[in-house]
Formats: sequence, structure tokens, C-alpha cells
Amino acid sequence: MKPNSPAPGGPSPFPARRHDHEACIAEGIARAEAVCRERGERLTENRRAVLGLLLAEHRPLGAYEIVDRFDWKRRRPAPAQIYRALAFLEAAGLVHRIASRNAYVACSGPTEGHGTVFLLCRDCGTVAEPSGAAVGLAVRDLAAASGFEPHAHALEVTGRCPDCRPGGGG
Amino acid sequence: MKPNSPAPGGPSPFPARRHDHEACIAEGIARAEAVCRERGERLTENRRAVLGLLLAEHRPLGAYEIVDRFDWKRRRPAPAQIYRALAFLEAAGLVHRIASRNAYVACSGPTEGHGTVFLLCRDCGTVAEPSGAAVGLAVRDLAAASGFEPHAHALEVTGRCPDCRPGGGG
DNA sequence: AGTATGATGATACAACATTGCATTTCATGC
DNA sequence: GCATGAAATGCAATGTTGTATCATCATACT
Repeated sequence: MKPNSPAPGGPSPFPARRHDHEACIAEGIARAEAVCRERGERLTENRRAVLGLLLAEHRPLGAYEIVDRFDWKRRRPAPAQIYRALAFLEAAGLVHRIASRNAYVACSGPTEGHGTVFLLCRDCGTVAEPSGAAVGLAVRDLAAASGFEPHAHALEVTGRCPDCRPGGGG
Repeated sequence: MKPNSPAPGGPSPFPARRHDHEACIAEGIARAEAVCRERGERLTENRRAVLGLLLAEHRPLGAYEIVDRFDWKRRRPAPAQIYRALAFLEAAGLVHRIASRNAYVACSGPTEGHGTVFLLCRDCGTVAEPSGAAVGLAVRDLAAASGFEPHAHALEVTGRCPDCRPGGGG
């Protein structure tokens, strides 16, 4: 008995309405540590804090919104620090930039290369990151038909998540 | 022989390397006039000028870049004017915002609803807007599998256009 | 300990976008 | 022609997002 009903064809990429959020954050941090170890880079306090704040949401945060959430013993990091951390985390595949909103979201699962799909709920702001194999194929075909050589793609879909649909999540 | 070779499966959405650019602009303006007439709105000088500047490129321009291109008898419109024109034109489906670049591009063909695909050349900056039926289907399936109700989507693909590929366009 | 490398903290600044309001333009009715 | 209302403009100010620079500090390596 899961908190939200799985959709036909697979588990929902959306987070359950109630879930162990602490575990969810801890897992993200653990994954970040693993990734950094593998890449021979350091998950410093600044980077860890930014990632933690993003993991604490399932929706995108603007850089200045992240600044506002800091409470490092009444000290506030400057925007530049946040952007540095975001750049690092993005390069490591741990966060994604949501271009249509100038905002950033923690990557929900292991990154799968140079293509991503985001489902953005216009009501609650939640972002889901389903695996978009079909989209990847469509992109490849489209590119081939145009003589275009694709490198990376990002698909941002706005709409309403299961929980915000009239009869959707319960 | 055509300036660029058509791809298998259909004509390239990319503009030919040499083409009648004046006609291309005139056509865009004519289409804008038709759209405005139909919507009972006015294609004012400001809007027409902004659209004209965008049509004069096949790549996205930033709002301030548009400001810079103005030469209205040594008068420069303020950013707000440009943004107002862009908002109008976007609502009319005549221009698109390229979120990943904070830039704007003239719509190349009749708008096809709430989904668009952009192929962005990382070398020359050219944008093509192929018809993305397959992407639309992929989005629909992906959404259905997640219980997500999609409203609009934008897919931005970066890569190299036929003309900029090593053996691509000639 | 000494040194090279890279991250941080802080200020300033550049780029992108919006708001508010007075004025002008335009279509419409008289 | 002329008043009228709705919409667009011109302008100034401001808000938001993102970078550059540089001195200082932490870490890893020798």
C-alpha cells in the first residue's frame, strides 16, 4: 500500500505525498559523496549545503532563493558561492538547471547522459524526472531527418502532477 | 543543386545557406499581419520593428541585442518596449523564447499548438524548428505513464546544424 | 614545514526583465 | 470635425539573475 498509486506502465516518477524525506535527503548526499569520490573531487561544506537545500525540496529553487534559506550561524553566502556550488553540482550530474524558470533542482536519480525530461507541475511546482528513452529516440530521429548532430537536449513539460489533478492523486 | 542537401525523410527545417532573405522577412511580416488581423489586434510600428529584426536572423537574439540593433532615427527604445513587443508577439505565436539562452527567435512557420522543438546549432547559432509530432507523442505517453496532465512543452536540442557538421552541408 | 592547487568570502558589476505612470495614438460614436 | 475610451508608447526607476576579480584560507602532496 503505497501512498500514491503507481501509474500503468511503471512507478510514478513523482515523489509519494508522504515519504521519508530525511532518508531521501540522506540518500542524495550519499550519492553525491560517491560521485565526488569517483571523480576525485571534494564535496565541500558549501556544496553539500546547497545540495542539501535542493534535496529538501522536490521542486526547483532559484539561486537567490537558496541564498535566503541559508542560516549558517547568521551568515549568508553571497550569490557567487551558490552559483559556484551549482556549477559544480551540475557538472557532476547531481543537479539540473530548469531553464524555463531560471531555477535548479536536485537530480532525482542516477544521471543518464545528455538528455533529460522534466515534468513541471504548474500548481505545486513539483518536478519529476522520468526516464525519457522514447524522447531520446524521437530526438535522434528528428535530428537525423534534419541532418542535425545532436549533443544534448532538455525537455521541459508543464502541466499538472497526479496529486494536483482534479481526480488524480486522491 | 540546392545550397544544402535535403535530409532523408523530408526537407530540412534549416534555412538554405543562401536564400532570398528579403522574401523571408516579408513573408514573416505578412504572416504577422494576417495573424493580427484575425485576432483583432494591431501590428504597431514597435512590434513590427522587433519582429523584423528577429526575422532578419535565423538565430535567437537577446532583448538587449534587439535594443542595440535599433536605429530609429538615432532614438533607442528602452528594454521595456522590446519586452512588451516580445510578449505580444509570443502570445500571438510569432516568436518563441529560447529559455536556455534567454533569447528570442522568430517563429519559422505556422505555430502548431502547445509544443515546440528547437534545434540549436552550437557553432553558428542557427535555430531550426522542425515539426515535432513524434516528440509530442512521446510526451503524451510519458505523461500518461506518470499520471501527469501535460499542457505545454518545449524541447531544446543543442548540437551542430548540417552546415556546421564536418561533412554535413557541403 | 613548504608548496601547489583549488575553494571560499566579499565586493563590485554585468546581463536580463519588470513596474509605474504620464503621454500619445488610434478606432469609434456622435 | 470632435469628444471619448482603450490600448500602446516613452521614460525612469527598480528588481532579478548571473559573473568577474582578488585576497584569503583549506587541502593534498612532497
